[in-house]
Amino acid sequence: MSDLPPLSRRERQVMDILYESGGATAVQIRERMADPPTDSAVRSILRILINKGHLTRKLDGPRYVYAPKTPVPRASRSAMRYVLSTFFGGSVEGAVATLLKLHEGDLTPAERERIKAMIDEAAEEGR
Amino acid sequence: MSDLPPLSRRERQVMDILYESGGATAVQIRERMADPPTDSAVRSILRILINKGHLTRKLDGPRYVYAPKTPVPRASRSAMRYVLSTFFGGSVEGAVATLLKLHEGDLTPAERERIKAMIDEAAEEGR
DNA sequence: GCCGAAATGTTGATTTTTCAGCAGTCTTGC
DNA sequence: GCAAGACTGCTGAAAAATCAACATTTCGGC
Repeated sequence: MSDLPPLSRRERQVMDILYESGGATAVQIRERMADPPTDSAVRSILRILINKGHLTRKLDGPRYVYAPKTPVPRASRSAMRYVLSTFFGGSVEGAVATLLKLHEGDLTPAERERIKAMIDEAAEEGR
Repeated sequence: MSDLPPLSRRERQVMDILYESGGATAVQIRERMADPPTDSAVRSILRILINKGHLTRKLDGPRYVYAPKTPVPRASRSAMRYVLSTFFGGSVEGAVATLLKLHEGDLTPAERERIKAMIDEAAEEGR
């Protein structure tokens, strides 16, 4: 469905910031960029991203707030699907394993229980 | 530690193919590329990737086999960490949830059990 | 209304990426 | 050993991305 033109380096950097924050102004975006260019350079990138159809923006008082056009949940699924197929050969088990190892012990008992419950639920719905 | 220069669009495409396959020849890489350029163009990208330190290659009989320099497990963790922080605000629970929904019902009972076991193990090791 | 400050937009130059053409080298089969 | 085909490396040109200087517009206070 959504076959937008691919992203360049800076463009991806900006998109990532917006996915993480949900939305931001040009100045906020620049503040979060690693090795940030001029303010006007940031605006050039934003303009290109809008032309390509990756971004929308709306006026919030005196300034624009930029946000990803594809809603975050959909982008999240897409990103996860990419990692799953690229690095884990589609193995959900393998993906969950490294996910857990990333934050060993950071899970509260309650979280652990909820995750296990989700696994069972997924099995139910799938049949 | 490993702060290699960032990847351009085509470069990332090639790296993804190599992460997925573990290693491939120039021709194989080209076959897997979406909208593939000339054979010599692919080789240009490969040369650049080697210069940047992202790839290694070794002779396998009459031709080179290219492979990512950073081992796949490490790259996998890095990719997962990126998705986790960019799209899920660091919430392992959220990440696992969309992971499960991607393949609803595809998990065998055995897989489900193993994953739940991993969750408990992770909790043990973390303390 | 007027002024300064802040935000935005436009343009064109520099740099990087992308790519194909061509030449050289090695393999294989005969 | 030699010809055909496959593989590789190099070079330079075309396209895209990146960026900063400058112009324009908008907002808020006075």
